[in-house]
Amino acid sequence: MGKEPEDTIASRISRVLADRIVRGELAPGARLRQDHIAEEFQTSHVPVREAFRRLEAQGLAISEPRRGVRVASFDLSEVREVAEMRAVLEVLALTHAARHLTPAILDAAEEATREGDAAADVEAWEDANRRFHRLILAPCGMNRLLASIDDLHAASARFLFSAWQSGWEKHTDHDHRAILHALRQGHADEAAAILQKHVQRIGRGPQAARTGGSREAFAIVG
Amino acid sequence: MGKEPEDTIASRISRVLADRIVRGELAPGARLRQDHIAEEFQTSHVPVREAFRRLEAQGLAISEPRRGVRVASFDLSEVREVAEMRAVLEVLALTHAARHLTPAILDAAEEATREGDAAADVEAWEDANRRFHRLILAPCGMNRLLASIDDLHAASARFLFSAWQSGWEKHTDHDHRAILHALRQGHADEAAAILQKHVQRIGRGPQAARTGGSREAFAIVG
DNA sequence: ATTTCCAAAATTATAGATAATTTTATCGCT
DNA sequence: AGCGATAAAATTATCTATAATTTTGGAAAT
Repeated sequence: MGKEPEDTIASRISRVLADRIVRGELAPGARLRQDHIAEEFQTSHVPVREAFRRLEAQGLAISEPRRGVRVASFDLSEVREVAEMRAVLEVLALTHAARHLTPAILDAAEEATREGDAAADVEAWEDANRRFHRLILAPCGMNRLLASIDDLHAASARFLFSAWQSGWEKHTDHDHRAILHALRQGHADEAAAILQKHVQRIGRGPQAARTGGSREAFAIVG
Repeated sequence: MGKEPEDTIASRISRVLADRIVRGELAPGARLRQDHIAEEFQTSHVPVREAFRRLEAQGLAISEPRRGVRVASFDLSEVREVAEMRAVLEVLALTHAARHLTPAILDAAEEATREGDAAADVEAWEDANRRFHRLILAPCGMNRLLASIDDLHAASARFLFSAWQSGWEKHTDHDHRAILHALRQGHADEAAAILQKHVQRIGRGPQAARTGGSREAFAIVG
């Protein structure tokens, strides 16, 4: 029991690096040096290079031939782009998932919403939020679609952590509750409409508010 | 002049393999043996492994740890899934591209449509069709979105080649012309609506028609 | 004849070594 | 001092070699 989905060294490295990039431990533009990373993970650089290809495909890193790999940078326009892609893809997924949703799933999603409302920091909120979305979308059973949405969620989380490095405050998520309410009543298209707007809600982080916009810090907050 | 976008061996291998998979030269489920491929490309297997990661991310191959890489298989439900993803993502792209479209671009797109109508085989038609879609969508300037659409187009082409291994017949593409007409009149949302239905048009290939459905052969024909 | 087990072959995954390229630092020149 | 050329260092990309795992083939036993 407890078997990993992928037990190759390359996949482990790519997961850890993706996590660091998303959390902001690795800043945009930072160089990813294969020998250093190989040393840290006690391996050779071959699996490190494979991990790089994965990060590249996820849009978390960019690779210039013979000049190395860097953490991808992003700006407000990419935040918008990801929000809009999430909007259409999550609506598509929910449309198909709706008829497979059970009361048990909706209860679990409501529990995730409660955990999100009670979250003390951004990390905890993000975790609960992602769980909510995954719970109500996974039953669509469309693997390619779900994989794309997952990558977009990683990008969203990255923007979020970048904007809210500190200063998180609790709040009640009315959208999630409205979505669940509509789904419980069997109004799938109403739920989808709320979800569509929900995901495109872009918030201004405390960073931008304090520094007066020297470096804009916006993020998807759904 | 004539500079390649990526001049690394791994990227070249991944392009060639992707092309073979899409064209059906490599059948679904076929094993991709790294040493054999390395020998063919006169390299070691290290860049081959990197190419595999790329193909995996594109959904063209699947890798089982310690058991090798195989060409991804697909069924009718995945054809539908790709069609629906293309529908929502291409509509999103067109919505943003519309205000950047110039008469020159629309003329080029019309030329691509004419080439598609005149195409003697599936390969030529697919090439022209993809060019049409790329031309009208690229001006949206959203790179992540365009990259996703490109991957989906590769999957579409794969389904198409699988269904129409032979027996292609010319036909006039009314959807493309209607889309261009609407765009020329400035009716972006009407164009988007046609595009949305256009991309979800799924055709029955001559294979399925002849063999009586022993192996279903359906494909997106837009 | 069929199944089970074991050994050989093939293949994957990783490590270590080498060549080629880019970056960084130093020195001389104006 | 500032600029440019050149040498040294660091880093990337690849190849060759080795360890570990899986598949294949065949022989023995039922």
